[in-house]
Amino acid sequence: MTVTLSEGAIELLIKGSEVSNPVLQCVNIRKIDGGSGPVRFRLMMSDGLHTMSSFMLSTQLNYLAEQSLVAPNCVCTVKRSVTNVLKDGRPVVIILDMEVIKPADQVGGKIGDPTPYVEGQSKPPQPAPAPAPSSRPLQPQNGSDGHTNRGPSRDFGRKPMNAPNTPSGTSKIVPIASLNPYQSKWTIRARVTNKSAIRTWSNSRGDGKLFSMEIVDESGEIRVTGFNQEVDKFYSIIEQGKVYYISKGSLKIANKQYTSLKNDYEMTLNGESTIIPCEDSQDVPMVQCDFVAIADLEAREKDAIVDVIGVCKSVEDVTRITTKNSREVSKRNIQLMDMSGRVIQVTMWGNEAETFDGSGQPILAIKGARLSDFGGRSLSTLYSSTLMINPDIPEAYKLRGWYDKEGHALDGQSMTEMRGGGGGGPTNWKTLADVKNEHLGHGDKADYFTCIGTIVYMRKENCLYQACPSKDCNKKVVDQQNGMFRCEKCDKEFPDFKYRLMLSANIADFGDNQWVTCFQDSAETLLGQKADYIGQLKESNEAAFDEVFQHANFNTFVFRNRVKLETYNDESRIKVTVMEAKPVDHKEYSKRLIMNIRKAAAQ
DNA sequence: CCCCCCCC
Repeated sequence: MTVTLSEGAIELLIKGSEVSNPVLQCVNIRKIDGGSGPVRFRLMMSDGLHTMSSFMLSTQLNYLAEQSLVAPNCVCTVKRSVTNVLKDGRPVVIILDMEVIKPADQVGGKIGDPTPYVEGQSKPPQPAPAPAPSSRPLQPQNGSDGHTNRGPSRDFGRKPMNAPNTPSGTSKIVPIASLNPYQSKWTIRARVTNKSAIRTWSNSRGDGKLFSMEIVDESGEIRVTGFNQEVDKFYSIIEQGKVYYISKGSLKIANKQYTSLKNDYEMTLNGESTIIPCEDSQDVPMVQCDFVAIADLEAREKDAIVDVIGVCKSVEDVTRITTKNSREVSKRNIQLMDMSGRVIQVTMWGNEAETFDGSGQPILAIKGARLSDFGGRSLSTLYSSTLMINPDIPEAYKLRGWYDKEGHALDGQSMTEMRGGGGGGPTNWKTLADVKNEHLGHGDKADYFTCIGTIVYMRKENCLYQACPSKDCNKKVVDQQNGMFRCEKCDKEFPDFKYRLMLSANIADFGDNQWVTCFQDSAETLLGQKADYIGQLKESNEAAFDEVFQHANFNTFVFRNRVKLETYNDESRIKVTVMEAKPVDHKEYSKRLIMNIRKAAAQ
């Protein structure tokens, strides 16, 4: 494949004209010591006609240079750039987004015979040497913001270019998507889709107050934060849902850990910032969501911030819980299902939990929910989440139609696996090695875990004891050697007793093994016989008694266990007690293995 | 300059 450079693009870029995705060749690349700041890379680029060395990589693209993805001779598409003029009058083109379309090692050398660009000495494009089908015409685009090129032009030309009421009346209305740390004179016109409460902080670096908001226009969205004076100045004039002209602010790289917003940057309001309400605002869009199908949440990383939409299939009652910091908060779980037929539990908090009305199975869209691995996969809303009930968007209507027609008949397969019928929390699946590595049971409280285990040994010795025959008393009795048995707990003597099981078993999984203690019910499950029958065999038929143990060995069960560190005579050791043993549900087990494989593959 | 976001 031959590539054709966008002849003439360099002159247009230098002049700040809009150029749509020009194809340029990297001629040279040089590292510049950033002093106290980050390292910067300066590039000499060629459009086949001219070379020019005033290109800079924006710092978030430094990896392209550091990993030698951009290297001399490679051919790139410059997808987004901004042209600034330095104090001394020299122009600099900052590359905000670029794609290497032909790596350096696949390009023979310099393409064409470009000469250094000198202002005012433009030369006409060379006649094409041969038919060049991939040649792309270059057209400066009018009626746009004039600062950036960002692919297909948007509708920004439709509106007056200047904000009518801004103090800096000369400032152009630019799209949010064009904001970057390298330009400071701009005005955006954006709708506030989410406004936080005022919050205070205090840490080693100081203290203060802040609020944040999410704003959107046709081009994109961005998070805006105001601190201290800016809180006083702007908080009261901002109304969620309204549109504002916002001028000047500091842009910095966004930390994706805390936001689902599609923007590499965040804005901080500063002393130069102005915010003015905009009355004529119907054309500015509402919230933008990028919904993830519920089925796809399985493969997403824990703690990811995601947008979801689904039918609120069922609602639990609101409950009050106490947090680790002894704060009381309301909580409500709901089950959300989408057209993937999958269901996930969503937990909402505080006022949202208290006021949520799930009657009539509404469509619920959440922007910025946090994915948890609780119960496999579940979602939790954050202070920053935006909840929308029956939103006026196509996805919601589609879901409504689907649910009313067919979805309502589906049970839906849940991504959030719950233990037991009446709630009680999820299954805490562990391998036996996990139990040791994670030091389960070493805390103040006992830990509970569930594992798959195969019996590799059971102690026959002392597996039975003679217990008090009273109902609900299982205390060991003392043989009075006169035909009577005494229970200390009941303070009574009985002519008989009942056999009960207390069985020590060694169970193993693929990676480790563990001694566990089983009492009556779980021991009966393991041995496949009732305690009194085993007691009879012990008394009358030792061979049959042994046979029960032989037969039960190497069977596999699902064990739900309690684990706690116990100390006897200054010696601590982990004690695992089986709360429940049940046969392996192979269908359910396989499903979980598949889910684990998917999770592992996604990492 | 925040980034707390809860519980089973």
